[in-house]
Amino acid sequence: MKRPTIADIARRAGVSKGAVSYALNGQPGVSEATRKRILSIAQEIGFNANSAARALSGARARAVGLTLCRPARLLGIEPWFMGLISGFEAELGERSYALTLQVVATPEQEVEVYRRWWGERRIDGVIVTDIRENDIRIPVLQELQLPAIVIGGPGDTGPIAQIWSDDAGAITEAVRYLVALGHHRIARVSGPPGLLHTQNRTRAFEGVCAALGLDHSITIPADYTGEEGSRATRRLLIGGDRPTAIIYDNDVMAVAGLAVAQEMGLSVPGDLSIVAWDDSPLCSLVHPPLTALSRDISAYGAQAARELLNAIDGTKVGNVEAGRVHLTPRGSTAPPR
Amino acid sequence: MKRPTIADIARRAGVSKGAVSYALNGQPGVSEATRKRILSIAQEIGFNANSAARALSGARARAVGLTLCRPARLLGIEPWFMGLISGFEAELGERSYALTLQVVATPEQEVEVYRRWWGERRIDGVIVTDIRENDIRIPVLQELQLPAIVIGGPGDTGPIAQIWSDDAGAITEAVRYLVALGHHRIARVSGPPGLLHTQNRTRAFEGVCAALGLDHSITIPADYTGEEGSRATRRLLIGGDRPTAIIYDNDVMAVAGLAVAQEMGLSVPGDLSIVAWDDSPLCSLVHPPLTALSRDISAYGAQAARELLNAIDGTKVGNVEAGRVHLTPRGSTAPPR
DNA sequence: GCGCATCACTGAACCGGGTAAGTAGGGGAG
DNA sequence: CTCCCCTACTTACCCGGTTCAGTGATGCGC
Repeated sequence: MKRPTIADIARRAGVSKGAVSYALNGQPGVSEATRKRILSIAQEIGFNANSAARALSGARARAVGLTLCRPARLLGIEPWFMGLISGFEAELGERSYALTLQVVATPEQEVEVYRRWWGERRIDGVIVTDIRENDIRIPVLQELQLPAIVIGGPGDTGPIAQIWSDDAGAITEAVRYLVALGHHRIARVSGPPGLLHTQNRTRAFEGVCAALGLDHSITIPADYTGEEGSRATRRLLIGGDRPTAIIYDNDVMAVAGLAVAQEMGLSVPGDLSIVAWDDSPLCSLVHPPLTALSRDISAYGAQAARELLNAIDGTKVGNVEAGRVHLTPRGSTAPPR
Repeated sequence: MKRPTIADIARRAGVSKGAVSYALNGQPGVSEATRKRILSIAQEIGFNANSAARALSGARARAVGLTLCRPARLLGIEPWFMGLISGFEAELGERSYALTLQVVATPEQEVEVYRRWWGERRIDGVIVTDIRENDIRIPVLQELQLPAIVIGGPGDTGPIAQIWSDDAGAITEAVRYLVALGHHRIARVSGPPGLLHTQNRTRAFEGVCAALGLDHSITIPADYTGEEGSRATRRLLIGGDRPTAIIYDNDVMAVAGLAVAQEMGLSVPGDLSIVAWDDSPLCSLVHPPLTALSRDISAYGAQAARELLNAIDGTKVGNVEAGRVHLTPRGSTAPPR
């Protein structure tokens, strides 16, 4: 089956290719009557502009890229990325931009992928997640002049805009809530220490604990996987003065922590309260359902996509704070016995 | 920063564009010495072929499309899709094909997306998941002559190749295992009844139950979400002769079912045994860990991508059965009390 | 020494849309 | 009536690879 081209439309409308191009793109240079005629012919024969031809003649590729750099077994279970992706799609789909995905193993590979995409003119911009301190991707993006938006921060990303949520405020709220319930020994199981937002959270956690005079507070670094979450939890629970509450940096580790507590015969929330960062269906699925720090991940993604499209259009984009994080109390938190 | 083109290479090598193209693509028409010289220049200046130009001149777009038609909140939590995507990527990345993703709400939108992608020449083929009986996407793909591979089946998809796993064998194994443990009243909570593989599983489940003389077996349809999984489980557990074992069509519903049982004061596996279809970290994360029907989802995805690339290359692709499903016994199954 | 095949390469057309530059025709001002 | 300007187009070339039809040089057989 032959794909219709603007030449087909031009022939049927009795005008030149150029006129059709102007008409379809809303450019001046054709009369309103001709524009309508051309548009209706395009509609009728089901015309879609060949994205390759369009990209070739200097216009946009109408696609943005996303690289995911996490082990496959974690990607699968963590609701975070899929939520983010749905958010991107909501915004991209509306402007008929495509999302190109690449799963990689290391940040070095991410850089390679960016270079390749850029060389191939395959994408107009990229969404950067899991930002690290002195992230090697930032200078490359600057060198290539590739429009980008960084998810996570705040931190130093030079001229590249960031979008972040108020992690410091959120963790402060969670700690205050636990203290109000009567907890004094609060621990935290964090994500990878190299990530910028882990560092921000750790700093805020230590700050609020110091401010409230909690001197048994401790952060154990983990990596977002269930295995590490279990290990960290065991380490915390077999210690002498074990915490009465644990805050986890993601839902997967929180669920793993819950299972460890149950396996050790501890009652949740009686003996141990649990707070999960990033609410997801997973948190309400388990028993007891987990108290969580909720935010609208999908909206977060949508906003990121919107900012990236602005950056691609050449609009100056500044750093933005996304929607608020709020505490959703459920059955996993209570006053300590 | 200017992107290098074959014209740049041609100038530096002192040959014509055509010669460069032949050299880079391994076509005959250039001497081995010239080819080496051209390749090393390409390497040196970091050349990547402009994908738009390549696609425009009749060659491949070197991208495949995937549409996901599930509500965002389910997409996020279900490990299945991400596992599949990692598998695709492993294969596509190797051949430097890109994966273009689109999240949609209805099968009608999927069809629209296929048509648009085809019109835009954006992709060379698509991966079709969640296949239904008389799926509306099949005739469209045939009409557009768009290479495709269907994941799931077996069922009627005309000339489009399918890749499936032996669901019937797996469910038979699970039922026999439960019967061997001493269970007689076995229930199943299924995925959406419209999906082809749900129907295959239901048929097989009923078959084996009839063969083993289990007349209390029942399948309750659900939709893969935790909410529906909970609802179905409650319905099963409050009935008069409640089942002693439940098989769930995905891990999310199984975890939700476990929570419901615990909430109702039933002990798992003492009062109720649970088997989850599709093993995932989720299953080992909860307490007790869930007995599951495991398969290598990532390998499944990789094979699907491989077959699709074959179809794109014009190789005749037949229906293939992917790697075996096997039962992984864990703490959620035991003889009934 | 001639004819012919083969090799290694060149030149130009082509894919399909975007766009700068050119042009016919009509209307209004002087 | 002429000049000029504006509108509504057309023409032609551009983007960067791919590919086909040449072309000159070389080798080979007889």
